[in-house]
Formats: sequence, C-alpha cells, structure tokens
Amino acid sequence: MTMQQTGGRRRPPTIHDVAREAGVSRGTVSRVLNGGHYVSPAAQEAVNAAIRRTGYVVNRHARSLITGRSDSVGFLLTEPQERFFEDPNFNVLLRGCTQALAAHDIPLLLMIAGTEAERRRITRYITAGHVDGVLLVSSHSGDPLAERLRDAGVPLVACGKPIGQASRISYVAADDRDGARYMVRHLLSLGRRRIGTITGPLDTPGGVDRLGGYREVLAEAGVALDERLVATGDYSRAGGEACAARLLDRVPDLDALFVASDLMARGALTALQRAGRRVPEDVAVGGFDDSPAATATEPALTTIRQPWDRISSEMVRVLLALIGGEDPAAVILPTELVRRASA
Amino acid sequence: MTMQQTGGRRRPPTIHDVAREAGVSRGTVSRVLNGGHYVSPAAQEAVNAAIRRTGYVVNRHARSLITGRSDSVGFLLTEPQERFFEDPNFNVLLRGCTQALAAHDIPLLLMIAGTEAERRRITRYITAGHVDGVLLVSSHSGDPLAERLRDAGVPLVACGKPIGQASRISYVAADDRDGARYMVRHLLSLGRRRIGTITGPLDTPGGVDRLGGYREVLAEAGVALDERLVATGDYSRAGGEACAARLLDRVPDLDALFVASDLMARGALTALQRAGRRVPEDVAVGGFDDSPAATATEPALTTIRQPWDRISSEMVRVLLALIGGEDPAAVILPTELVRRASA
DNA sequence: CTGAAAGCGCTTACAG
DNA sequence: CTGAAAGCGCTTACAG
Repeated sequence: MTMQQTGGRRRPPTIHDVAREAGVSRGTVSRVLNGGHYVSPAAQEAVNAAIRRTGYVVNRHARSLITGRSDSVGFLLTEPQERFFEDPNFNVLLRGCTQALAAHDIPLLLMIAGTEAERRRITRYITAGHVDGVLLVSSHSGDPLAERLRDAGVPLVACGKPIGQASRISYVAADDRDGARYMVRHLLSLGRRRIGTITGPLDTPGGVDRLGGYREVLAEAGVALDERLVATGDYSRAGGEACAARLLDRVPDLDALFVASDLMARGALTALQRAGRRVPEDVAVGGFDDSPAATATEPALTTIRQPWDRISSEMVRVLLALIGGEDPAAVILPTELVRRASA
Repeated sequence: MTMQQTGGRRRPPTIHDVAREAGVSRGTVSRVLNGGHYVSPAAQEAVNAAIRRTGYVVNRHARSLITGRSDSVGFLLTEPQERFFEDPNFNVLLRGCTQALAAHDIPLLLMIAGTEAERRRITRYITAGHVDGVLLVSSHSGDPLAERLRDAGVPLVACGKPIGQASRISYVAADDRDGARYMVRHLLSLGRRRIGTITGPLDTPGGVDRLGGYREVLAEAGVALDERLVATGDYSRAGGEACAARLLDRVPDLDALFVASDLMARGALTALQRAGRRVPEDVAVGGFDDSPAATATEPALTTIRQPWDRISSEMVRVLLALIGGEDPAAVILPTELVRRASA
C-alpha cells in the first residue's frame, strides 16, 4: 500500500497526466521540467499550464533512479563528544547550510557518526550514492572518515582546514591565524605585555593557527616568548577554567589572556574571578568565535567574529560546484575584532 | 553521467549481480532483502553470501519508486525567530531524534520553515511524498502547518501538546503541569509564601500548563492568589530579566520565583542581582528544563528536568507506528525536580 | 519455495 | 522541435 493511499490521499498526478492534459508526449513534459531546451514556446506554455492545473510535482525517486543523483546532501557530524552539540556555532552552521541548500531545493540529511559502528554504517550509506555530496563537520580534523569518503569519490567539503599534508579535500574556514593576530595586537595596544594564551587542541587547525598568530605578533612586537604563558585547552568551558587557573599559578603577574574560544574564555573568567582578578582592569581577556557565549558573560567578551553565515553559504556553494564536476577548492574568510568590555 | 562514474567510482552492484552470483532469480534476492519470507534456508544463505561478496547495497530510489515510501522522515522546525536554535533543548532533541531514527536506518531530513514562502515550499515537498512522516517542532503550537499536513494525510508527531481543541495530532510532551507543581511545592516547603512566577507565552502549552500547576498548588496550600505575582514572559533571557524587574517593582517583598524556563530564569537572576537581592537567601529561584543553562548560572539553578532523551525516542516511536498505520497517540512523560543551589 | 513478467515514474538517445 | 521506445533497479502478484 502506498503512502498516498493511507490517510485518504489521492494518487498524485504523474508526468503522464500532465502530458495528456497538455496534449503532448511525456518526453516533451520531461524536457520542460529539465530546463525547457528544444521545446517550442507553445508546448512550453501548454505544459506549464497543465502542471499548474494538475498540481504535478516531480517524483524524485523515479528521477534519481535514472540520473543516479539523489538531489540531496548530507551534513555529517563526526564527534564522539556531545560537546559539539552544545557549541552554539554548530547551530548557526547547521541552520545556515539548511537554508542555503533550501534555496536550491535540496534537502539536507543530518548524519551523526559518533561511534565506529555508526561511521561504518554511514560510510556505506553515503558511498551507496544516497546523497550527492557531504558537508563534513568535525572538530578534530585529520578525520579518517574524510579520507575514506574522498577516496570513494564522494564530493566533500569540510568546515575548517583538514590537518594533514595536501589532502585535496575542499574546505571553508575562517582565517584563524589572522584573527589571532588582531586580538593579540589589540591586547598589546592596551599596554599589556604579560599575555597568556589558552589554545584549542593542537590537532585542530583552530588550535594550531590561533597559537601561531599569537606567537607571530609577540615576536614582531619584540616581546619575549615565555612558554609558561601557553596552556593547551580542549574547547570546553571546564577546560578553559582549569587552564586559566594553571596559568595564574605559573605566572601570577599575567595581565592579559587570549583564549581560543568564547566557551573556554567563559571558564577562564570564572577562574580569574575566583582568584580575585578584575577583568579587564587586572587581566584583559579576549575570546574567539563571537558566539552567543560572548555576550552571556559579565563582563561581555571582546572576541574575534567568525563569519558563520558566510562559512555555511560558501560550504554549500563549493559543494554544489564539486558535485557539478569542478575541482576542489579552499576558501578562507576574514575575521573581525569585536570589542566589548573584557579587553 | 551518474555520480558513480564521477570520481572514479565503479557502477555499484545491482540485485541482478547478486542474483547471478547466488544462482537464483532476482525475485528471490528481493524476498531475502524484504524479510526472507517464502525463501528456503539454502537460498537465503546463498543470497546473503552473494550480498557480502558483491558489497551490494539496495538502491533506495528504485525501491521507493515501487513502494511509494521514501524511508526517510522530516524534522520540521517552524519558527520565525532564531531563538529556537539558541535553545539548548533543541540540540538535544534533534540529536536524539537523529539517533533514534538511525537505529532504524532511516535518515532525517532537516527542514526549516521560518517564512510563509518556506512553509509553502516545504508543504509541497512533504505532501508530494518525499518523506514518510514528519516530526514537528514549533514553540508556538496551534501551528497552521500542523493542521495542513494532518489534513493532507501526512503522519505527524508534534513535540509538545498542540493547542486547540481535539486536533487529533499525535504528540509527545513532558508533564508541564506536574513539573510546575513539584517546583511550587518545593518552594513552599522552603517556607516561601510570596511566590512569583514568570510564565511562558500563553499560546504555548508550556506557558499555560506551568502557570496552571502554579495556581493549583498555591490554591491547595491555601495561599491567596495575587495576580501581581504573575508576569508573562516569552522564553527569552531578556524577557526573563524584564519580567523579574517588573515583579520586584510590583511586589518588593516576594521571596521566591518560579520561572517557566531556565533561560528566562537566567535573565531573572541578573535582575535580582541588580536589585541587590541574594539568591536563594532573599529570593529562591526555580527554573524549568534542566538545560545546560541551569548549571551555567551562579548560583546553579534548581529546576525541573524534562526527559529530552525519552521525548525524542518516543516521538520517533510514535511516528513510525503512525506510518505503519496505527492510530494517533499522545505520550506524556514525567518530569523530575533537580535540586541545586538557587532554591 | 521459486522464476518469469509486469510495472513503478521518470529521462534520454534515437528517429523523424 | 517532438514522439515512440528503451531502460534505470527494484517489488510483487501470478503461476507453477
């Protein structure tokens, strides 16, 4: 029993009904549906009218069976932790991608591959051709899934630069290094000289590149690098708190902190407060992301804005190009300093 | 050109390849694929072995073309605001539904109908049979989309009780009224008698029923109802802050606050702090949801836990039953008081 | 229990 | 520019 029959729905009109209604062949209807090439204006008109009258909607399954395309895209999240779901950036990204795809009338399939079993199941599903391409989101890049899919010939765009040499995986990312440079220069301009940093995990581009930008600017400014001022975090709030406590312990006179994510910065604020430091008077704090977390703190965070709207729309644009046969591409988008109260 | 040819993928094996490999007809392979009824153990075995050897995966488009089912489900978000995306509960729900469906090997299509144009496009897409059913999530229930889809015969499960009379729309919800009762009883047990409340919007079940529970318990306890103690909020943080300020203004000696969401409670905490009230000493504060927001505050929020994991798994269960031809159902799940520092 | 055959709704060379 | 026809990969009565 088809679903159309359940619930009292009538059998929907097919291309055959439209053809009869328009007085043309089914081939002609199909041509109108697929761009209207080699169709006379009169036929075009008649078919469009018949489509309107019948309420015809193409049956995607029949079309996909022939074209071999599914006209859908997967949004693949590979994250063992629940952390990513708590990350406000994720929401913006998912929403942005859904809407950018909707503009092309392409549905987004959400896939979560947290465990190895799920990764296998999803790999099979994807390589069987059930989606035309994949938007890949994972915090720890160098993800084996990315290479597996790429090797299987699946069009793929990662969010953030995949770590690993010349992997020929397309990606869209904010300019992490540049963002870090803006922030550290800002802290220097405030007269701070004992600037600590809490990095992201060093197997992520955000971890490596933001630390790189920090080092570069200090070196340019002639400020001696002090490794005791560097703590490696994990992008979690609790991690940020622990790192800040450690830094204060090692370098009690630090006067600024560049934290590689707003969520960690929030944890750092807690640690600073507990240690009796005023922000920004004693310690200026800069975050990264400009996530909702940045305005939820007291004081509100000075941070680096990542252009999530553009990141998602660019991911979709590059993926559709890839599906259309174009070559892989990398897109780096500029960041921006957002000044609030914390620095 | 099929996608399999792009990127150097070989044409995937079909049921025909499996049949040849197993030495049976395609009909027999299909029977094995669809439950193995009327198939001899020997044939069963041979087919399974052939499937393994060939790496066969069913072509869903061909199957759907015949069965009229898509074997996929839509997760439909109707929300004009971005607010819902910022709501941590949404994440948990989306994640839970994705995983519950994955266990049945059913992909989830994310659909966002923020504008009227999007609603029309998505309605067409859904009623054309591209998904077998819909998980509907909207904060303001009484959503016209729900009725439109129901009238079109689309299997549908709402998150939260749809407002409106006997709409015969299946839903899964936490027991809002009962949750509110727990909280207000708890505040009474603390010795508080001037208990204010900040409600959700009164066109939402969470708004109406949590207020109902509040009133019931106070009436049972013989505490006179004072309408000045009731403020209508909007589930936003800023709204919570404004409402709390208003209540303090109207009833300066209030000694407790039952707030219908953690996010609003967070705003209320800010207002209380600014007014110089200590929490919980001067004013005990109870939230609702047990969202991540509840532990992000200082002091951490005493709140009512909504069982999001079960809500999502029940939504999926009910939807699959509906698709299977069962009658609509309503599922109400129990809530639980979570005691922390704020009350 | 099993095979041969029809058919799901569409697209796409192929003739004209 | 247009129609008739083949065929995409599967499922499902229908005979046996």
